[in-house]
Amino acid sequence: MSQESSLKRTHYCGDLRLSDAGSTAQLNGWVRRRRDHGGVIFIDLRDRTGITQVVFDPQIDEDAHALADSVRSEYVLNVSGIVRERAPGELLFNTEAAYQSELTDNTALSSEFRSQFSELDAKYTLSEDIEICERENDKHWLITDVENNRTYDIFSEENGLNVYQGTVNPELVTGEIEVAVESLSILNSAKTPPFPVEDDIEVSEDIRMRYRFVDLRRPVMQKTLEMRHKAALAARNYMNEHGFLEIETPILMNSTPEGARDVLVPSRYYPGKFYALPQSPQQFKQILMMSGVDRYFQIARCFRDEDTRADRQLEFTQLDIEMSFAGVDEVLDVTEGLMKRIFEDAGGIPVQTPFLRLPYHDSISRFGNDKPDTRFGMELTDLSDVMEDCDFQVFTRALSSGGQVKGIAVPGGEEFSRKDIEDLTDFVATYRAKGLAWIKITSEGFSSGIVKFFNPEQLETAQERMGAKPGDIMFFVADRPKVVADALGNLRLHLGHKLNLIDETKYNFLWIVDYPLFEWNEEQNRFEPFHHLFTGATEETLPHLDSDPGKVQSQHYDLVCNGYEICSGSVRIHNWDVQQKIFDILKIKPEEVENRFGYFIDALEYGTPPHAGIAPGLDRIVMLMRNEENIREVIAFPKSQQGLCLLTQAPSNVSEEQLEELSIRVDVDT
RNA sequence: GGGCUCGUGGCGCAGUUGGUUUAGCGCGCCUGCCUGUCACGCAGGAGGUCGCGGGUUCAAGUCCCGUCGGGCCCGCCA
Repeated sequence: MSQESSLKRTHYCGDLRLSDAGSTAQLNGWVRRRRDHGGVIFIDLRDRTGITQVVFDPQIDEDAHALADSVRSEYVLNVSGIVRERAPGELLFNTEAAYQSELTDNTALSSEFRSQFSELDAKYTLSEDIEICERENDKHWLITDVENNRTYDIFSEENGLNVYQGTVNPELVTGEIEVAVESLSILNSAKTPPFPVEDDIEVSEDIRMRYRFVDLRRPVMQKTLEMRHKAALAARNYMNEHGFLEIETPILMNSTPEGARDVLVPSRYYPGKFYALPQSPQQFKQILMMSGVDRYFQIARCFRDEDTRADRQLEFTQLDIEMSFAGVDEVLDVTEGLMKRIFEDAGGIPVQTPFLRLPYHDSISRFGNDKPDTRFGMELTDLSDVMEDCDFQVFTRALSSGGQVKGIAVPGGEEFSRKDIEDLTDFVATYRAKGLAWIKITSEGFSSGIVKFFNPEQLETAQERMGAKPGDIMFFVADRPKVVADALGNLRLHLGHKLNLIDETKYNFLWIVDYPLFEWNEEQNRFEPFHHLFTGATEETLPHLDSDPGKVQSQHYDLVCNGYEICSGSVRIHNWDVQQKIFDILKIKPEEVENRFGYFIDALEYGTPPHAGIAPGLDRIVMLMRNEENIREVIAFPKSQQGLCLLTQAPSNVSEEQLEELSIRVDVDT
């Protein structure tokens, strides 16, 4: 066989159906498993699209059968042969034709009929989950026992009904057919893979990453890659339809000291100077608005040299968007449509728009953070006023020093043991809570070591406000507002997961709006931008800029889904006066402004249209659609938590010559 | 920068208060047999510097210190 004909392919491994029976097919794929019965060899051939069983029978082709003997897992094959219906296996039993009506009418099988299966052998006992499919009118039926994953062929013949063992594999979409191989060509052999190429494997992540090329062959991973592609494609199409131009911005740009640590790239022409990789194309996309582009988008790789988390990578992808002559409503509107398109087209997940808008302060007070998971209740309740006069010093002391007392009611928490509560106390301690007060509500009333510090009215008001019922436990944290929010917000999430209060099929989108423009930095005794320097303020609160900057609300918005921030954006400042004031409030000196943002300020004065933008995070969106809890699962070649690529070993040492060219001296032993 | 946790044949794990000669088990792998399997079956077999370095001890997979690597988190991430 020539090389050319052995690469030919008529179908993918997920393509063939019963309707193809009788035709010839030629497939390429990897060997998922080989089952050698001595006389006949079955191979499950796998590619991106699925699996087809191919059969090697010496009676069909002796050479192909002999060659198949040497085939092992993950060998790369080309096979050609006849597609055929999977024939019935051995005759199991014969029975009266009377049962035919149950088959023809597609009714439930009678217990008499069923008992004949189990009498034959316990392994043939039929489950309740049965599908009957009529293959030929009044002649041939295929029964599928879905639960036990078995099939039976039943033929109506002169002697009654003959029941044969079925050879259809109900787990495969191609399970009704197989390819009887007439010609095999082994395109490549393979070492035994370090782990099986199939879903639901138990392998540590570092092994998967080292052999990512094997890992990515697994059907779940292929599905993720495909969904990610579809998400990007849906986004491109949607943006195009709405008049956005896709424009690339530089990867090598200036370092900006704000925000995250930059990833730096040394310059060869300018020894001692560095480019930085973009944390986001923020300044360039605004410059594009000043350039009259009107509507821009980009699928942009962003880099932030900060420690990673389960939902954070060193490099990640944003659908970067900016539009001129637009305010909050326009951006939110476009983004809602985009989310709907991506989730529906790529993920098959229906999305209801418009999304709810929740003010930042409400989110903090109800959920303890600005990315609430609203798929379950257990919201935080403020009890500061109730506890003001109680005798529990932990509470009163926190309150008198400007703190809060808040609580959550945990359904069924009466069951919690001393150890459970101790573990939860340790849990909130990671958020600097000094303790976790609790009161159980039993059928006899309030139960806890601290009940004595409260009068009945205080306890009852607390219970009523938190909506706690008998059988619940109430948890309280008293501390600075930030600690209370962190501790209870995370406790809420932790218990929500632990107690299975979350409906995993739900997708709860909501906007967080009305953020403050500035945040007061205690240590440095000055304001800091809550988001970035170019975020605009709302018109109503703009007058506070001079008198009380802390009161100014920004036109920033975040889109949150199921506890993840998936988009972040704002209306930008488009005039120099306001921008100047922001710099003043932040105490950035004019020389510094000139040095760092000179070109930007300059551009601002040359006719900048009002503009606004947003940046949806592609990785997290795909993560949500795939129901994954780890961002590495949706990135083809992710880095480990320590920033290593376990496949390529990056980062690595470079030669002395390279360093010399860049005028770089390395100060560590390598 | 810090906390927790894991590291034992290719993979997943067990290995007790340090002490039984040859460090077990399952899967995978190899050889043979097997014509309807799809987690095929049956019989036999190979495969281990217990992450690495140092220490304590008569004796270390097991205890201590350091180090490397994986994971989760705090800080950080405008």
